[in-house]
Amino acid sequence: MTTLSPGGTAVGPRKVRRATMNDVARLAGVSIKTVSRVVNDEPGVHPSTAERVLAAIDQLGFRRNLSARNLRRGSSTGTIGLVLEDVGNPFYSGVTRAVEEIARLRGRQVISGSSDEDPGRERELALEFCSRRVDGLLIVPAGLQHSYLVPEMRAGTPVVFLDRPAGDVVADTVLVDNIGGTIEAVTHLAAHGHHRIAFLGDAPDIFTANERLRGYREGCVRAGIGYHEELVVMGPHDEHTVTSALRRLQHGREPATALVAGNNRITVHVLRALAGAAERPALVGFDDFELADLLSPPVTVIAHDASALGKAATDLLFARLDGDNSPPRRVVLPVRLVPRGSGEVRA
Amino acid sequence: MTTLSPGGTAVGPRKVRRATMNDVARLAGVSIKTVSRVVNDEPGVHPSTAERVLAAIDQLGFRRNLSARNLRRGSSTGTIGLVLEDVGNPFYSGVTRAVEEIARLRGRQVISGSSDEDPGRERELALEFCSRRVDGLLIVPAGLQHSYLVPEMRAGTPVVFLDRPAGDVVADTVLVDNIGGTIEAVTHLAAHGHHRIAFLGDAPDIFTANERLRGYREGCVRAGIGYHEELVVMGPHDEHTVTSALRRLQHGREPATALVAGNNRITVHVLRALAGAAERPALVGFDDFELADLLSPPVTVIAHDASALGKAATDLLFARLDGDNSPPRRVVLPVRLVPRGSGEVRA
DNA sequence: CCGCCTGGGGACAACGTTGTCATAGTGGCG
DNA sequence: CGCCACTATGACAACGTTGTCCCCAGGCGG
Repeated sequence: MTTLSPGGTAVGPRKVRRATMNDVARLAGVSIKTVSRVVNDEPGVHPSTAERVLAAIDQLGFRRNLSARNLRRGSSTGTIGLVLEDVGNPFYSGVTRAVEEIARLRGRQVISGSSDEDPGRERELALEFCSRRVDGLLIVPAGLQHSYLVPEMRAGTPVVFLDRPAGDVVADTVLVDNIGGTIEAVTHLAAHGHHRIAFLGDAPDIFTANERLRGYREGCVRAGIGYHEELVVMGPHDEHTVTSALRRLQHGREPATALVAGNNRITVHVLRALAGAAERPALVGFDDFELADLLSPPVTVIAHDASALGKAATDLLFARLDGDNSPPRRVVLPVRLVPRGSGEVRA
Repeated sequence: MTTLSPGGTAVGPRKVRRATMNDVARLAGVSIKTVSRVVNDEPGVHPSTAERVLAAIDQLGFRRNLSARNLRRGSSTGTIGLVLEDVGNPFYSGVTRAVEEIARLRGRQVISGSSDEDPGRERELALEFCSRRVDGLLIVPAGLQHSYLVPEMRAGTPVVFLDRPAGDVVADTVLVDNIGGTIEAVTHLAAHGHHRIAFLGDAPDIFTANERLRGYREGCVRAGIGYHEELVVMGPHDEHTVTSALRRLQHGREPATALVAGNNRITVHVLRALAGAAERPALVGFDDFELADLLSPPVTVIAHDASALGKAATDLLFARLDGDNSPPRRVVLPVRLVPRGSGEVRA
């Protein structure tokens, strides 16, 4: 790491008090209310007066204090709170982007935070956002207890849950079709002749992981290949656990010839574990990911759209802000199987 | 998309005025100041009084209004503004994550927005954040004009530029070693016998694109293979432009046998264009990306660390908030060549 | 018994803005 | 010339909180 001293227009170290409307008013020789009128484009200000005011604003570098404004107006703070699992995860950053996009169209800023799957952290973030009087809250729930939000919701802050439902509160929720997706994955593999299909899922206390497990089971039953517990490996996964799970699944008495991976992270771990392996089981991953089509073989996935998820949730939120009082809705977004090769291997 | 009506504990539609300290005080039979003392853990409140107050807070679902608090206190709003190019881009979401991490340790929330490489949008976002009186600003500059920030900086809002320097303001800046990285890429390819090495870069008005071009040029000169303008293709790129550029480069009189891609997006476009091609030029990409090691051949890259970038910038920002008055610094983070296969093809 | 100190608590102003209402000037019209 | 309508502007309170200062009761030493 190198440190250089740059050249150019420097900003003096002298720290100046920030100008207020009062300062502007004094400089322009008008009352503070007139400044307010100019700043807010209210009518009834003589053009020449407005010009003087604008000049003063420019000279002082005045910028109106939104804290004060929000306090006085009491209504909207122009912010949306977004609590997700991890902004660094491409899936959630896609969601974030979509949320930001729509918020922008509606003149709102997004404040976001990562819960890291920790219910306490989620709560802390959500309540912090409420203290900031966000206009609405979008939450990817980490736990199952959300009654702490009831006072906020009663006070008029709309809340939409994303990707997973809340535990003990009824509110708008946007999900993807986890069960349908995994059923389709299993059906697809079975149609290619596999009857020993394994499932690697995330920790079963995570809603989506559990749903996908249910879909897997249902898929097995429908395909007539039966549900075999020894083919399921749940739990928080890292590269190591996935590798050893795979070894076990592939080398038992009746080895698995196909695999369903429960989310994008697990899929990547599987790919890494299988890299260079002589015999590769057929694979379908839940969640699409970039470059899946460029791997060899290309990875077949159950795809769903992060930005669609973000958009649906944000639309729902703004509908509430626009006064929609209808009962809470649960929206389930479709998924689709994208066959690319890795899932079309014949048993 | 399916819509269902869920079951569970519903929150009545009755919208209640949000409780204030005044309401709490009335209910607890104390003065508002005492409530304030309890909420802020100030000493001098009898335990039994505090208990009554806490009960009232709980009953009313009171949550203190941070707008009012910030207004009154005048000091910190507990927020950091982050302006980047696109939260949806994995590189920037890595940066965001690192920023959030450190901000959290220092008790700050992050407000972020995407400029989409539009200077006007960047300015709008940054000034909006200033109106919200963020404690500091982290900016991935979109343009070259940042004098609009001078009043804010004078007023004491520290600003750190990320990934690219500001145009006309001297401020803390964190960059990566773009020039050194591309020099290394070219050197690496030349060492494997290539002397027709092409460069596909982003639009040349983007600082990093221009720097990397300079590095490429310097690398060519140092390697003794000379700089040939016809081997350089700059400009905003999509899959189509990359494909046709590649066709031209590979089928001229003296075809390029190796390629440097100017950023992660371009690298992906190149990979897609080359997918299934009979003869593949050697390739080194700037920016690392997930799964680069699992492609065939694995992609050699100039790697640098998004989270290190975010961390360095945020550390710098907090140093300023802690009172560091030293002259603005420019930090250049190292990059490293990660050989994986695609760049080690012999000419 | 008096003065002083201390712990607990309250009154009030102020932060920077905006909503409400009042007021001074101006020009038109009967 | 007086009245009205209208335009341009200002005075003032209020938003919800916290900092400053003040007060009261009770305990304790002299």
